[in-house]
Amino acid sequence: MSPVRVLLADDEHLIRGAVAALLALEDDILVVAEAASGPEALAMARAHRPDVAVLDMQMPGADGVSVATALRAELPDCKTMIVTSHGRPGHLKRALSAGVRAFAPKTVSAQKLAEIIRSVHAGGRYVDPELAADAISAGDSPLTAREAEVLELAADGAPIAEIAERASLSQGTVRNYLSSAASKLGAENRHAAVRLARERGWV
Amino acid sequence: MSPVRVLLADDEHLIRGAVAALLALEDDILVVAEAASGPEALAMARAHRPDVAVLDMQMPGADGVSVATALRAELPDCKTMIVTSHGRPGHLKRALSAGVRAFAPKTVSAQKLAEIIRSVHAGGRYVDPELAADAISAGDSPLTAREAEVLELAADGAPIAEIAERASLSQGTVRNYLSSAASKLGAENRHAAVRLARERGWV
DNA sequence: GATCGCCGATGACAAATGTCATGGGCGCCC
DNA sequence: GGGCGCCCATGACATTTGTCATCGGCGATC
Repeated sequence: MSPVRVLLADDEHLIRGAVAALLALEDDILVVAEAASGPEALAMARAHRPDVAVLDMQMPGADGVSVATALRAELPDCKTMIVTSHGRPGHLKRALSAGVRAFAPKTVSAQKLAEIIRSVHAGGRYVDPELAADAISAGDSPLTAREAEVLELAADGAPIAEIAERASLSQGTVRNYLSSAASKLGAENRHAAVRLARERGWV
Repeated sequence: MSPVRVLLADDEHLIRGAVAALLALEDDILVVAEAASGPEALAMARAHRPDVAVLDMQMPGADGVSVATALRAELPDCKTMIVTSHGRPGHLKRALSAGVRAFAPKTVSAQKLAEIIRSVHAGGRYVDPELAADAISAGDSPLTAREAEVLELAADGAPIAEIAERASLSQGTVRNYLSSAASKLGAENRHAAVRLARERGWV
């Protein structure tokens, strides 16, 4: 039986190299390409057409979910999975709706990772139990599309005027959206709201 | 010549295991203990008395710098080094003043990491060039002690009233400190100031 | 001993923000 | 067709926040 051809994408060279080395010990898994950024991951995937793409969540250029979305369109046969340091519930949802087949935190062992890769290659799915529990308890985002969008623009502490300009909305509208978002999240002001939404992965 | 005895502390099992495996290939380096949290790192260090402790910056319980500080007091012969994902300039400074001998991002290769470990063991020091440049260009924190303290309390978006209460200060005083901090940082408001201070590692 | 900077406070004022009511337009679904 | 929810806007209002001047106390430093 031919080995599973794997693409490894992670911006942390130490980790990428180390994981590659560990996976090399498994004789049914073959790391055919490595990448250190989102765009590079896409390029390597096009060039090497791996069976499974193991993507880090946070990478320069494009995050894991974006890459997964692009891969799904370009290389439907390539199965994607996400490995991440900080597993926020919303990320899991976004990933799953992007067609990602597995989602695991970096606290898993290499042994487990190898198992997951095999399982994904065989058509299976995997979600870390703890992250799944978090996602379920966190529930769905109560925010409407614009509320989330405006909240995101407010993320860096910008004043309303700037947010309004960047969103091409009137200042009053922006304040209404932020107010409604903060109230839905139970936050005292938009900044606390941003923090809460971030924690739950809704932005 | 006896091998360098190393303690590896990182909460991400995947990374810790993988790095341990790679270091095991170097015949002059011996990983004698692993830990997944700050307190555990301390306990393992006491038990195994390693030559070099390789610490992750962000760990549950206590961060790398705290552990390094404690180790310096308890086991002066044990040299410490920090490996981190996100190298903020302030972290580097804090680490160096805590007596840490080396500071590197996780983007280094395992080969390089092994070199650094050897160098540290031999009494040398190492600081990633890019991080060093960042630290120098970021300069020293212009904030006074109280300014930084109040800014930290403002970090989660709490209203002034709550900050004042938690800091046992009057609201007016809190506003003065925040105003002065924001002005020093060139921020439009305290929330943006918090973000900037975080980026520079000053909080 | 004078000066300087940090700490803490107060008061006043201006600007930014949060809140609410209200309106019209749009698409969806019963 | 009539409701319903979302989108976008406006205006008014209260509250919060930012800014500034000013004050006193304290420790360091020249």
